[in-house]
Amino acid sequence: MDKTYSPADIEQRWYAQWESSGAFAPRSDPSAAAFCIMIPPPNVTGTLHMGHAFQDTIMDALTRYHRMRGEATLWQPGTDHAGIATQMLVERQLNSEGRRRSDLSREEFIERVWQWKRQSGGTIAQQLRRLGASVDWSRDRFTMDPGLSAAVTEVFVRLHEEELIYRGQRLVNWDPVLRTALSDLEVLSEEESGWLWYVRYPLSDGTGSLVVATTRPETMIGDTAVAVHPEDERYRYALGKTVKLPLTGRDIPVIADDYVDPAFGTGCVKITPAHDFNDYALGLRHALPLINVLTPGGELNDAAPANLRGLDRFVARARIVEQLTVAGLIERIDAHKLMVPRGDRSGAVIEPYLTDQWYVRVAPLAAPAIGAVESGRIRFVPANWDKTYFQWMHNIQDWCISRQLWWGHRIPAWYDEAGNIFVARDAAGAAGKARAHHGRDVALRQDEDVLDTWFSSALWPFSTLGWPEPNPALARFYPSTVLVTGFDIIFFWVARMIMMGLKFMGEVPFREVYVHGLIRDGEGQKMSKSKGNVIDPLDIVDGIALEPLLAKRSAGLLQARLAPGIEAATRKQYPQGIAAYGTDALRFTFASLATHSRDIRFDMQRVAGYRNFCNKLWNAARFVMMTIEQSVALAPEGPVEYSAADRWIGSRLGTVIRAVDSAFDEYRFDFAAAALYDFTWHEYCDWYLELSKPVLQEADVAVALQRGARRTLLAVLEALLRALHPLMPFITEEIWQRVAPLVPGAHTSASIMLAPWPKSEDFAADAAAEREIEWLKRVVLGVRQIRGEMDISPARKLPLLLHNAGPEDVALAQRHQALLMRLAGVNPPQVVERGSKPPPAAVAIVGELALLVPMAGLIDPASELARLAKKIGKIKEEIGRAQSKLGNENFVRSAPPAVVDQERERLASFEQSLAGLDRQLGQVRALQA
RNA sequence: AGGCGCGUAGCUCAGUGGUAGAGCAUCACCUUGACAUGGUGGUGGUCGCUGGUUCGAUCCCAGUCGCGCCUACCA
Repeated sequence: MDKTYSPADIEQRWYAQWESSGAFAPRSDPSAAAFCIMIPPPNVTGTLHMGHAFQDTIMDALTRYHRMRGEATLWQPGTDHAGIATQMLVERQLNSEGRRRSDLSREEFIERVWQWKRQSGGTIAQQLRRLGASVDWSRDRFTMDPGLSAAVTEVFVRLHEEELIYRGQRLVNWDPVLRTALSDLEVLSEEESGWLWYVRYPLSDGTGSLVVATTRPETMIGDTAVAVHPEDERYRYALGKTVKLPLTGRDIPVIADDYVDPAFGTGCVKITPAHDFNDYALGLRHALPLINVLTPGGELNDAAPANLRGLDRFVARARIVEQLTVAGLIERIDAHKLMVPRGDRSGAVIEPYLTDQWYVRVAPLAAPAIGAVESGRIRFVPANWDKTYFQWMHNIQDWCISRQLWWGHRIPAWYDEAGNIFVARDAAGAAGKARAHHGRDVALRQDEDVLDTWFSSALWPFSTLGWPEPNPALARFYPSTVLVTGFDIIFFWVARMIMMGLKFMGEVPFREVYVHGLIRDGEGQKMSKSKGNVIDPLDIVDGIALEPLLAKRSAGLLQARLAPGIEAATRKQYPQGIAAYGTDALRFTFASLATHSRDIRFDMQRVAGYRNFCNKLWNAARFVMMTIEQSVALAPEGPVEYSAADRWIGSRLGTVIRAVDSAFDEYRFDFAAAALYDFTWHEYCDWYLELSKPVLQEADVAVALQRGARRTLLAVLEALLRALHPLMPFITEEIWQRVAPLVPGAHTSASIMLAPWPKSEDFAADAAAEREIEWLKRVVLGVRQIRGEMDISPARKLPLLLHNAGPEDVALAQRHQALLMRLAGVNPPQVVERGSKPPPAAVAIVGELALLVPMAGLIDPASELARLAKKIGKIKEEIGRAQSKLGNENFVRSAPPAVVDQERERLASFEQSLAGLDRQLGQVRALQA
């Protein structure tokens, strides 16, 4: 093995081997439990970002864990057609060629998108492979595959038959740039600075005027009433009258409605039912006419006076304010903060707009979906997310599913000349329905619109498994075991999958929803192109020099003026670029960051730390391999004896395996990572390897003990590799291939990923061995502490006296003399007879035992005095606290006896230490005097 | 307006009704035979603040300050 761990050399090889061996497909054993995760399908033409890498690491760890436990695991891969995002991207490509979408026919444009999909669609799959994702590629799916498209049609038709899908004319969120309707979820409102204009509307009868306050003067062309609160005395006189709408001269009524807040503005509201959701509702109550004043592109239409027609709504706004000012109708203009709705893709200001759209009637679907979570058939982890889910589900609105786009699933509805609608699975079916309706064949045209991308995503848990055709995979893997997702798409996706799954499969789509946090940068900022803080996960794996990193971050910036700032920040944060840390280090980092909190700050230094961890593991394995070779030559197989250290490390490993099991159970990947890290580094490497060295490297040790150490070194390493494998698949495979053949019975599978998950029962708990090694560690640490604090060279062998030693101490010191000498760097320890007076010495206390390092020629009495004083001070504090606690009658009476006993023991142990330290203090003082 | 979350070591974060932890950073010593991507030892915390419950609160409860997110929304 090479001296230094270099991930690039080992990570490339293994994935191809795993994939070609078919190891990712679920095992066929019918008695194996099914375990299934559906990947949240990324955008087919997208690239992997940190969020994906994080999420995929978690899913892969779960999948590998359950696979090793013998379950039939399916991690279902696939991609999403991402309607709006993909269409926009291809349109932008066209624009850069000086063409527009309208220059192409619909068929040509769609072909162009498919081309782009073929060209870039494999990127994310390749990136997933680099991460080690053990998805079953043979089942790869795309939301616009024929099968999945058939599922979409089937669901649409069935929901329509049940009148859970309907077509209706109402106000929708309209994106004037993309010229399509959007669902409520695709609209993001943010507070922006604007103005509140106070506009005077003269009463038609000339007796005065009303002043309305508005943030949108341009829509006044479409006003069909002015509303006041029914109790508002100020305007009672005006009820029943009409006002003359400025600029148009139309007379519109003054009406009363509770909706109006008399305290806001003037208490008079202009009502524009065609361009405001509240006004629309009010208009329905009062049977007001709707006047649409906008074109689909957001310009004023023919309803506007000639001099305003064709102007963009914001240009028109300025023009109208100008005209009103000239006419003396602007009373006042106040600065005003308001929430501005914008399209999540285009960023355009969204207009409430009156159109015909398709809707899903959600309430009947939501009720059972709420019940599924209430009854515990679906469990959120962490549990609190169910509150978010409930809140949304209880207030859910009908879902607008039609989009005026070309890229997506075409809506399976056909119209005849008269506008009758025929929904069917295909054109022939529609023709048949039309024939039945008319008694003859009629010409039909299909609806031009496509469905919201999330409509097909909602079917993902069963459409990927071949629904509506019954088949074994569907029966075996639906419902899936767990959904791993971010909280940002609970409404978009999770809720809708639950509704559709219950509706069409009669069963929840997954048993648990593990909601992970969102990866942010080191400052807690969301990673985004425009902030220039995006990190490509593969740049952490492969490394990237500063210049290419700068180029990457400034390329394709929509706002070029941000580039200098981004460059400066990047230079500062990554002056050397990013080192190549490898996939395993990145994955382990993600696991360790997977706490149950909402925001996760990504920290590159942490990756470096886990790269070091990989190196540690690598070198530990290297040591084991080298040692074994030498040792086998010296001591061939034969009778075996296990030392306390051997039994101790096995016992510890058993505990760690249990900890990792429960961590996976609770989706606490941070706990799993921490337990494995701590065991590997601080128990196996720091202690066990060191404890094994004297046994294996020194000549006068019993051969049977050498065999025991050898076997233990190997067995623990081999099991540890298996335990680490779900988090770090590559390095564990690489090492395991060398180690497992040396462990009897271990190398029964071709790959570690198919090897069984380590069982804690195979590593027996051994309390006696743990106590014994604990004693040894404390003695070694005591001596090391003296050495460290007294600044004694590690090379210097120290004399060690054992004072006040009990029989147990003496026996242990005897038995572990070689280990003590090696690990603590001491000469053979000498027991000081009880009652006899030891020489002046630096001291460390282990129970009643005092470890003495004679000071003569080694230690300056003054510094030992200072050291003792400090330790005594600390212990006295503890004693004081314990005494006052035990002196409190209420504590002794009310606290559980175990707690009281424990406190007594603590006090006794402190007092023991204090006695030992005090004795030495006296000695050293005497020496000084 | 409603809902949710966060505040613990210099930084990033775990955690528990009874001894406050990790990683990184930092300081000192050490190139000893797996590993300097390392070893050994140390420094560092009134657990945001105020009350309450309790024998005992960093943890539970109430309030308060600060920060963040989500949903809805008054033109």
